[in-house]
Amino acid sequence: MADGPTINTIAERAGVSIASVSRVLNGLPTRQETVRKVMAAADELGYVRNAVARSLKSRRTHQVAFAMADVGNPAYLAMLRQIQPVLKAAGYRLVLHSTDAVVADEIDVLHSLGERYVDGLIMSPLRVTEAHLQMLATARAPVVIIGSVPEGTRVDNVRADSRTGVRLAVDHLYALGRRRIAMINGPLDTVPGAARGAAYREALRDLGLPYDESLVQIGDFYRQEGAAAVAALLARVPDVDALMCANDLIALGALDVLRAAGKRVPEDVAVVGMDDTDLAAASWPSLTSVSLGSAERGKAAAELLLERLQGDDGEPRVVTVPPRLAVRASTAGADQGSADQGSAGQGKTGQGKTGQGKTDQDSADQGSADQGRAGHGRKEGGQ
Amino acid sequence: MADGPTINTIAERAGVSIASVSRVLNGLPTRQETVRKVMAAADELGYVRNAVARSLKSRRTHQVAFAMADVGNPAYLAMLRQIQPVLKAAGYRLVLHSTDAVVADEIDVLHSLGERYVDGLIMSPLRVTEAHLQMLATARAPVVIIGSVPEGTRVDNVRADSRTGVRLAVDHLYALGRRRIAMINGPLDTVPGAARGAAYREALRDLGLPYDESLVQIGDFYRQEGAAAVAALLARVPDVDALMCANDLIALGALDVLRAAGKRVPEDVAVVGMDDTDLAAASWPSLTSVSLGSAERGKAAAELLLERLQGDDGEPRVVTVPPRLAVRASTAGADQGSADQGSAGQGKTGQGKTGQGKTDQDSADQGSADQGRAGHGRKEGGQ
DNA sequence: TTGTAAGCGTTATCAA
DNA sequence: TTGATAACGCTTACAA
Repeated sequence: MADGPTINTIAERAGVSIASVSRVLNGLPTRQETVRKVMAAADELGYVRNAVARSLKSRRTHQVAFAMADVGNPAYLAMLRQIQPVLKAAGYRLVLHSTDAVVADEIDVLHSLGERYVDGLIMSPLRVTEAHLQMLATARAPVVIIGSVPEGTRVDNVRADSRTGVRLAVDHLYALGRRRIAMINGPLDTVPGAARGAAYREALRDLGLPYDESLVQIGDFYRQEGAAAVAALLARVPDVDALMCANDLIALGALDVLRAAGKRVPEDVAVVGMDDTDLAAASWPSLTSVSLGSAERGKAAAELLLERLQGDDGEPRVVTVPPRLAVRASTAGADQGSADQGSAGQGKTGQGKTGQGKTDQDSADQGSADQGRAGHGRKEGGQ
Repeated sequence: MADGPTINTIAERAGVSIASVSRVLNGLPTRQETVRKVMAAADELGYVRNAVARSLKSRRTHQVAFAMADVGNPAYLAMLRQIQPVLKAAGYRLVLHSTDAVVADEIDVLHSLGERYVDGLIMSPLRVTEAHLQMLATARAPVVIIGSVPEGTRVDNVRADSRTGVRLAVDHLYALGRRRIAMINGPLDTVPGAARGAAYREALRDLGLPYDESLVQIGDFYRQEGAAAVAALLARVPDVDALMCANDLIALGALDVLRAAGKRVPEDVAVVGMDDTDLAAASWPSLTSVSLGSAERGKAAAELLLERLQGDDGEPRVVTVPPRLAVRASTAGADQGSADQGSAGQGKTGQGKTGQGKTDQDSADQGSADQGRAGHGRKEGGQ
């Protein structure tokens, strides 16, 4: 941890000026002999360029921030998974912020752009407030927003299309012959809650199905609450034959309750979740789920930002990532296994999981597994 | 994106020297009138301190790096989840590196410490090579290693105890009356594979059970491979009554195969996984799993590092986090539901999800309910 | 080809 | 209480 050498140290050691050292280090034309001396000195001293000083001079940090609402949320993690390698490949470091979905925190991050510790920012806000818009307008570095922003906002943004997503699911259920399709939603005063609720209504209308209030049950976006909501619904409408759940957790809760109630899935009741998290493939029966393309959105956002960092200052762009339906056992019936059986959306999955795709979770958890292929046995567990 | 104002801009505007501006900004004793003028100017111009310049001067970046092997791995994510808030609370930013378990990349990160873009580093290497040890010895900033390092290595480290973990599981199965306990492991040339295999053997011995090679099946740490391994085992030993799986994915594969084979879980065969990932709680039947305390390890590592950053330069410390058995339906039998039914370790759930968790993504999964037990890793103090 | 010197935006010392 | 001024470690005119 000794104080590292600087170009001054090297210059002295090599008997040249700091300018020469800098030139050598940057590969600028220099006499061979000088190059040799400098390199030798640098090697011996274990010299490493100070990134902070370089940044101060160059006004570039080679860092990009990603502000996610919640480090614990699989959807954001899916974004992170894609963003990280893209940035890394372009020579950028990733600074991670977790705003806990608190608006003030998000504003803070936007404000801190003025500190110039990053060259740009990718942010995925829960909802976009007036304060957000103001900060965005005066942001001191390029920003890409993952999520929708009001028409006319001058900022790059990458959005999902949950309306189409819900429609894919409802159409799928309809195609399977289901006619009493219930909606288990989260609170309507949330952005997704509202959007999904409306999309459900719309999808039914377009299919010529009546909108039946008794088929709509509001709970919250968690497993317990989802279960409770489904229990309530079941008590009210025993002959419901399909559940459109506003996210995967709700759907898992639904599976719990249906099982307890002796209903077969999908024979008696088909179930669809949303977000297509790892949990969907892991559950049993495996869960048909609508992917809103978190991974793709993350990748697109990173790419947009990189273009900005490379100097593109054209008009703000909007990228919309299409949803995709991952059909699994909870609606398909046939193969009760776990693998995806196809997808309604655009063919190709795009990025999907990373690795060479062992199992569907893939890298999901090499768990500790990973810890070390090839490892020769250094002991793991302590003591 | 206009070039932000600097203290020079402010000084001019306020009609004072940059020194005065700096003083005001840092709350050093200054005449009221001057303070007023400076603040006014700063406000009007929307001044924000330049973090890079401050870092250059102060030799502190207020950034800490976390080098994880794989952004996609739940075990590392659990660490990240704990590390992030601890650092944030202490005023540090988090720089994320994903090394893809490539040794060269890890060495690189260690080397880059010389660039001084962070004040410290938390690293969770797959395995610790000679190269690691050398870099660690000359690291230019404090480092905390998550994982075991060779005896005598002068570096803080936080380790899991998979040996005790396996034992908890085997003991549990034994207590349930199971006597034909099979081990479904990953490759033995991996650190965890070797450790878990040995621990299994040892646990049996201590219980007075014979070590029966036909009860051991090696596959890989993924669902498909786990399923294949279990199928092979089942063909060989039809009356096996318990499966100790080396991770959760393998265990999920086991559930698939058992179901297909018409075996009831846990009545006919009890199943235990390892790592206690989100998937364990989501599966059906929910999976009893051994947590190796990823979350706690992350937290402990962050805390250790913070102490170093605050100047503690005592002897290197080793913290060992105890494993914990999360008992669920795949062994408990009683409640087939999804909730944890208890745990060998500490009670209470601790942090859990943040925010009001509305939206969609939101906290997609609390699934991991337990992720954040209070975790008291006992410190063992510097050897 | 090389060295001197002027910044990059702060903080901190030292006189005044 | 304040203002010059010298660093921090590097890059880059500009001279030599």
